[in-house]
Amino acid sequence: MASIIFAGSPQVAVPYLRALAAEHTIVAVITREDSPVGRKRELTPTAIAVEATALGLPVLKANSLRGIDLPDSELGVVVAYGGLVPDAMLDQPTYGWINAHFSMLPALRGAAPVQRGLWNGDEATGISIFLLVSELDAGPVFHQRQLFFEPTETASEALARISQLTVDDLVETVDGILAGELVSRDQEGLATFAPKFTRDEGHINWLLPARTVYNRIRALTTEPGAFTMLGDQRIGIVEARLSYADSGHAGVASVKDGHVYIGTGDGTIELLSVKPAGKNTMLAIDWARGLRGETVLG
RNA sequence: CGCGGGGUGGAGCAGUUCGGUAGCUCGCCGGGCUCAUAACCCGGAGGUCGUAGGUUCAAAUCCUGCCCCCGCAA
Repeated sequence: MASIIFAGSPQVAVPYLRALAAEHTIVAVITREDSPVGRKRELTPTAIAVEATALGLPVLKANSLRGIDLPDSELGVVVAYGGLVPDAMLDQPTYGWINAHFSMLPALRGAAPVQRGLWNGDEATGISIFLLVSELDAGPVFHQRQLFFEPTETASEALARISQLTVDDLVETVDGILAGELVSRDQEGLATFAPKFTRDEGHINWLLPARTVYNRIRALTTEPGAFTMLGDQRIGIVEARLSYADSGHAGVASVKDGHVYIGTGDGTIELLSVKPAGKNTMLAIDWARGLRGETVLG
């Protein structure tokens, strides 16, 4: 039983909070402020805010910790909070702050390591639990474990799976640190970076090899989503997969035996479901039924 | 009042500019062909064209209000 401050925001952080709360005293849960979501701009609390409230934990909603008064604690734990811990607060908890990051640091430092790993076509990512220092994701590492990607999983699926899979990694690391048994080691090797995707990076280039296109679609799913253009209409790619079927030229859609194929620079992608602008998500084959003439995507 | 697309038989669309009671690709039901089929042929059911009202001899098509869905931007 130790006093812990937990900082996190999205769904992926929830399993960790739940596990830590079961064994320790969470003296404060810090999460981002409610933010407007969707066209209706409804103020929506973060997944962590919802969970913390359900657990009866004290919640502190803040987009920046600067100037915030935090209770005394033995350890600070950050999982996808969405904000930096100011230098002045780094040594406020007795053992400092640790962060669970989904990559084998120093590779893929930044906000979107899983997404960038898939985008790059990496076979594996991992989890690194390290001590927060002033430089982003650069602190000494307490615990690291490699995790392989499933060959067809999307970024959203990988995030959910990895977070479930590594709850014990965090709990045990926390226990090790509190017991004074764990020693951290400086990061070694060349650092690479994994910034969040921009909207525009979701625009699929059909001239690339099918394998690359597929990796990128997976990386972009569900957020911010892959898309292509049909004339001036934006077509969201909800689900797709690699195909061994033959198809036409890059970017040309064709229908064969109830399947919708799109040619790429090398190979074929099968579209499973799409979301045309202004429409609801639909099966690709339904979408294709309404098409007239040759369909060239760009 | 941030910009924009859309609501037509079970699905996806066309038709709306120049009003004259509905079409395409599928699905479904029945029959046929076939060793067989998701293939092919024949036949059939199924639509208050989001909703309320207006204009008109006549409205899915024109006018007005309202509801719902969605994309972009934040």
